[in-house]
Amino acid sequence: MASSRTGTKGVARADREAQIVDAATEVFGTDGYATTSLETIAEQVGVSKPMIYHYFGSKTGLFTACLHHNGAIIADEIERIAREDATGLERGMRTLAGIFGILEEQPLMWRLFFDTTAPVDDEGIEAALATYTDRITGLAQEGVAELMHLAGNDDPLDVSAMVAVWMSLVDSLVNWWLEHPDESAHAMTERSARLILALYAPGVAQVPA
Amino acid sequence: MASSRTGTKGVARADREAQIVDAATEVFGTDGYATTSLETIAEQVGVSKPMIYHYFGSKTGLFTACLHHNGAIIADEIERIAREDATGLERGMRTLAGIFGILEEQPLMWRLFFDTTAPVDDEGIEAALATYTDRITGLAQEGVAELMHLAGNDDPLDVSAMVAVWMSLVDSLVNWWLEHPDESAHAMTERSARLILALYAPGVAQVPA
DNA sequence: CTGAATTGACTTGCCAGTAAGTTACCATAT
DNA sequence: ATATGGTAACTTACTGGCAAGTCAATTCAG
Repeated sequence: MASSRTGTKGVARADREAQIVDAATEVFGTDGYATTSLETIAEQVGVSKPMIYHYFGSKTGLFTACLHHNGAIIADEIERIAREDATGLERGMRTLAGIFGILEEQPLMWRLFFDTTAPVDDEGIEAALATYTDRITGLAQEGVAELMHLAGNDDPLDVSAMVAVWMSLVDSLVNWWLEHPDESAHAMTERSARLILALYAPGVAQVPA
Repeated sequence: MASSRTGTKGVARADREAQIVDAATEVFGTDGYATTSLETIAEQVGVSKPMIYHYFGSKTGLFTACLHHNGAIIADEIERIAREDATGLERGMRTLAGIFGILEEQPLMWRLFFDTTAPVDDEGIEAALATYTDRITGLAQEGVAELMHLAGNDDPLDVSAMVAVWMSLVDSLVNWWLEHPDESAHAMTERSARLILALYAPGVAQVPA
């Protein structure tokens, strides 16, 4: 038996798929969709490229699977928090804490949803992004609109810009976290609170009229 | 004379280079480094691909040229503002106004410096990014550290995270602008001021201790 | 008539995707 | 218990296309 290379290794499809999605999340999240080669992902799992094609059909198919797997996790958590009765910055802080908690295990998953190199003309990717980012952005929209209303500003364009700022604020904190992997989710939450608080210190705010 | 395709068109090197850098800034800024093909840029200038190689040597060489051209413009402006004597949020607002003014003509240039698909292992790109983003981030660092100091927070990690948030805030507003091209730089500045102001409205800030 | 501007037509290499085959697990029949 | 056949897991070795980078030739300006 000359140590044959081919043939099953006895790993069930569901298990392999999970392994592949996990590895793909990491590699896509690190290198971005465009510059990632499936060979890299296959190698990391310890499997050959055709295995991926067999299970996911295409590169876009694999990426879509990653979006669904991780998007559901994130969106569910944010929705759960939105159902609590917090408003204004308090709601924002709780959402941040929830996101950090989710991402503690695999922060890279966040990047999938902001990967500008992913082909949006693909059906599956388009649908998945529509589902999850719309769900997430929708909740952000709700929270921000409420906050702006408290401030007496109901201008839809202002709200829209503020949503963009909010989303990118979360993004920047997650990316900062990725560069400081020793931080716990809890530490990140407290740090974020300190940053917000700094804006309210005397001498900081002298905004022109 | 069977309408020959080759031969000079009488455009001086300096002029062509400027045209190419302008077009490249637009295409790189829109599609990102990785997914951009030089053929696209050449086509847009109305010139052939070897022309680009002749003048810039390589794809990374062209990208580097774009970084230098646009980076100098942005960094100079931000440095100019930093020399004015404003502090706290006031300084931040002036910087924003300056950036919007610079970007009014070509907002896409901003994206070059945050293109995660650009090959950082390239000498020229690495050097250019080091020069300009360090210059820009350095000034941000200075302003943010000062703001945080006013708030009694001198924790270097907090400052570092706040710099990331600030940079990303600018980024998000520029990207929002790109999706709303009708807005003038002045309108963007005023909008940004309104967004900040909203945070100071009663009822908004109830941050947990 | 020299040199700079310019291009068509190549080569090269990488990577998505495919074809065709190999091995092991597992159910059922004897 | 043990043979046996079907199917699911798995791989090597290819094809095809696109985009980076090159070469040799061509034409116009001064």
